[in-house]
Amino acid sequence: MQDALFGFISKYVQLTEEEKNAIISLDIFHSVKKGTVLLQEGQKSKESYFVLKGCIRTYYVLDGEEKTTAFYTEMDALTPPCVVSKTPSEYYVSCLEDCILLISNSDMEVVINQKFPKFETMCRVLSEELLAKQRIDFDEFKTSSPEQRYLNLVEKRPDLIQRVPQHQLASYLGIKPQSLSRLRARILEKKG
Amino acid sequence: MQDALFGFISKYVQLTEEEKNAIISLDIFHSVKKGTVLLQEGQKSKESYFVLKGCIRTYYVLDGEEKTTAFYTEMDALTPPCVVSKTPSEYYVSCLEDCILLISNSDMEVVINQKFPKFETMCRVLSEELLAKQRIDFDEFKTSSPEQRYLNLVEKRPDLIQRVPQHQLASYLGIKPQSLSRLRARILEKKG
DNA sequence: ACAACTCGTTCACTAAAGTTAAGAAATGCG
DNA sequence: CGCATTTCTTAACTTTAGTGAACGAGTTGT
Repeated sequence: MQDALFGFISKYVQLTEEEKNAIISLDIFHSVKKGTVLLQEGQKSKESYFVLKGCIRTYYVLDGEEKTTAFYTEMDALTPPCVVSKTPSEYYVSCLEDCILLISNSDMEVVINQKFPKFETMCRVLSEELLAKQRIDFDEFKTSSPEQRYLNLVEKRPDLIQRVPQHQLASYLGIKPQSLSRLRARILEKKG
Repeated sequence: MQDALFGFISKYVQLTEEEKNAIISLDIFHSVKKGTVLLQEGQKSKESYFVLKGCIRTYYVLDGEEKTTAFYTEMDALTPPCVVSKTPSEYYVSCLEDCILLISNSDMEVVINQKFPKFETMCRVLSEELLAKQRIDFDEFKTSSPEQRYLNLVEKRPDLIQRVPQHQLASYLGIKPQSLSRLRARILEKKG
């Protein structure tokens, strides 16, 4: 499991054995059961998550309804906005499946960044990449219809269609569950 | 004008006079006329922009139609995804108004980051903040209707309503210009 | 001054999403 | 296993966005 992490890191910086051991000694690998709520609305947190296995989702509860806005799967990193802004969280984070997560603390990161400037460089590059990627996702979302978004999702993250409940996918696509059902039926009709 | 920049930077790191002079000597301040295209689709670029005055917009041309996806105004920073991914740009960047911009080059940033680790820290923190802010914007977009998005925009960026043409605002809101017209009429009707 | 364009609005019509409700299928739990 | 809950689908109806066309106001260029 650590190999997956160091394989990921090696795309950004080369770590020495000493540095790898420093990371391992932080004891940041965690197994988390499906359904576990990692972060609640209103809660303050300093934790960031890196998914080694499984899937976590973020969702808001608005007018008593869950609105799922993102899914994080293998090799995805999530630092909730509340960690950055140091304010109570606006949303929930929970495990959709049994997960193996790397959970880090922002205080800890400050120490690591001072000790290993390499690490800070990696975080900067990673943030910049995520920002660019998310920008493109947002732009695609804005410039396409719900149907196109769904087809785009089938194309780009087919695994989500399988592992995520429809009603969560629906809000991820910015529509109601009934509309997703209908839209899927419409697509099937067109094909056959 | 430089004061605005250093005022912004001081929120993240404290610069010495020497460091400030180093930045000024880079000669990165530019006046740009309204309508200037800073980046074209298909073009490779290493430039990032920081808006000191004016407004720039990013847009795609899809099926011959302009789709505006973002506006950057005073104290906003834009690093186009193509700069990060080192691939040809998917979109255009142009000046909506006469602008004073800080234009930096990613090669230059590498040098600066090595010389002044402080600067890299600032870039990391800034990226993390922008990522979190954009995440919230995206979530709000997903969880609201076009009408709510418009009202939200009036609330949060009232200046845009004034300085940006309607048809550009429309695609920014993910709808057609006609729908924005109608939606505005609907809102006025409800009020009075 | 005039033609050509752009921009915003309006209208009639079509298509698609929201809403409400009902029921079938799958899942979880005692 | 069987009951309850959740999840997914379908349907009828309402609301809203997309489409194509037309119009007037404002701009640009000659």
